[in-house]
Amino acid sequence: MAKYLNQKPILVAVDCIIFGYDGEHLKLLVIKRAIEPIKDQWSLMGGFVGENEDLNGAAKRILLELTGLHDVYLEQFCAYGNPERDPIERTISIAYFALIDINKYSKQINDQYHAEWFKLKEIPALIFDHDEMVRSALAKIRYQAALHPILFELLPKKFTIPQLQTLYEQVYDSPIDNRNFIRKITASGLLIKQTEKDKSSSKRGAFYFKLDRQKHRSQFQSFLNFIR
Amino acid sequence: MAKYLNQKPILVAVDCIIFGYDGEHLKLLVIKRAIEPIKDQWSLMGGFVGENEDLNGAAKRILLELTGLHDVYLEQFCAYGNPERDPIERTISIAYFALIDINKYSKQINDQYHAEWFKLKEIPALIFDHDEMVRSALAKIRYQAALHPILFELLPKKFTIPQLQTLYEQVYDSPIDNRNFIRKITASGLLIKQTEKDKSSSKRGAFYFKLDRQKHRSQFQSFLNFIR
DNA sequence: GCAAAAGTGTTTTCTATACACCCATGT
DNA sequence: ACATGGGTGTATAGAAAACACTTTTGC
Repeated sequence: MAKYLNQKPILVAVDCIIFGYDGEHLKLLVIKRAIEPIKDQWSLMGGFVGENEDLNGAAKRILLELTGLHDVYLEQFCAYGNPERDPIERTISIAYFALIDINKYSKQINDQYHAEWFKLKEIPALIFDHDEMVRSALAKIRYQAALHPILFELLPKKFTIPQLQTLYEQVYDSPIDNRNFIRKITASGLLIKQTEKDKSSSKRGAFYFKLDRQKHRSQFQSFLNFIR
Repeated sequence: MAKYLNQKPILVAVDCIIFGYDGEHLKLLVIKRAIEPIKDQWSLMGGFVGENEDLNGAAKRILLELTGLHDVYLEQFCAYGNPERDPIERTISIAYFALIDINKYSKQINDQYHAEWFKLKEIPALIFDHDEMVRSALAKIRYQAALHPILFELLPKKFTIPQLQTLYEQVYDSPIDNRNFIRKITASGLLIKQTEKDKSSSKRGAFYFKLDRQKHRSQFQSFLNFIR
């Protein structure tokens, strides 16, 4: 087969910016590199794209290796290609953000990576351009979440309105009026009220809701304006 | 310097989806490949990322080669990495869309590429996954233009409201009420009315406007909702 | 005088926002 | 009985949408 001549191939990596929410705080999952080079520094979870792998496939694989999770919400948001970004060897990186239900994550599955969750305001310095990736992943999530119902991906199947509201407040780092919030959320028709309550965080208890998966899919592209 | 071992590098290309507007129709610029392999087929303008070049730099260079233009609005929107996407050799491609003032473009500058403008509904089949790139570039532009004032990039320095409205109608492929359109546009405060008129398209003539570059920059991130 | 495109206002509906109190329950 | 978090309604202001006629002027 013919080949392109005189072109220099480049290493291609995928990095995952993994967000989780524990019902109280929005958190980022990072790993401490256990191997040289640059051992013991905090880093995003990443890896090289394999020979017969597409980009999404590589991102899924990497996420599976770290978290043990399939079927995670993953979105490609930027390619980084500064020639100096990785001092070891020229590498371009395709960045994905992932939104996972933190309750499904179990550390044990892959503690070979020394993964750790950090609250957004307590993230340590990361290698390479990973700090910038985190900043722009967060900006992208704010942008997307203002228009599309993506934050449900961070919640368990059953969740309460106060949990959901706190999540939005975390993402936008600002308080939300809860009457207006409930009005918008219920107007969206995306939630199905359950009969059980979560009594873990108050005496009265808060009703559980489930996401209406069908409506969620069909309304995903319509702009929702949850936040302004 | 230490290197990553056992990793297979991949060719990295940039492809530009170049949109232009002639005051009447939104158009796409494509080239007829003059060289083997796959000679004489329609293609987007692309090229490989150089050894000391970042991704935006490569996109700018490629755009300059084809159009002779600097300072073009360019936005990276997706990386394509299917292992089969380029049958000649494994290549990943970082796709950018460009919005250019078609009046500034002059064919002569680089007719080595046999470039040609096509109306959106008359685009020929393109090689590789370029058809898909065009589709998603257009979707991205619709998305962006609904929220940010990017379509001015397609217009000359002085333009008329009817031209602007026709542009929006082309992008969204749907008619817009011109009283409501003018209200929104003037409310945005982005336009500065000129004293001259464009008499080329009507007897009465339409006033020229200029973009208020300062406001344009400062309001870029605020969501404008030009279209719903 | 007429054809062709530019420009102009009003009404109605909907959506966003601001705001404060009662409810249910475990201790 | 009281402390804690959950849940509820209304009034106002602003934005979007629907809608049709008059103006200018070159021919």
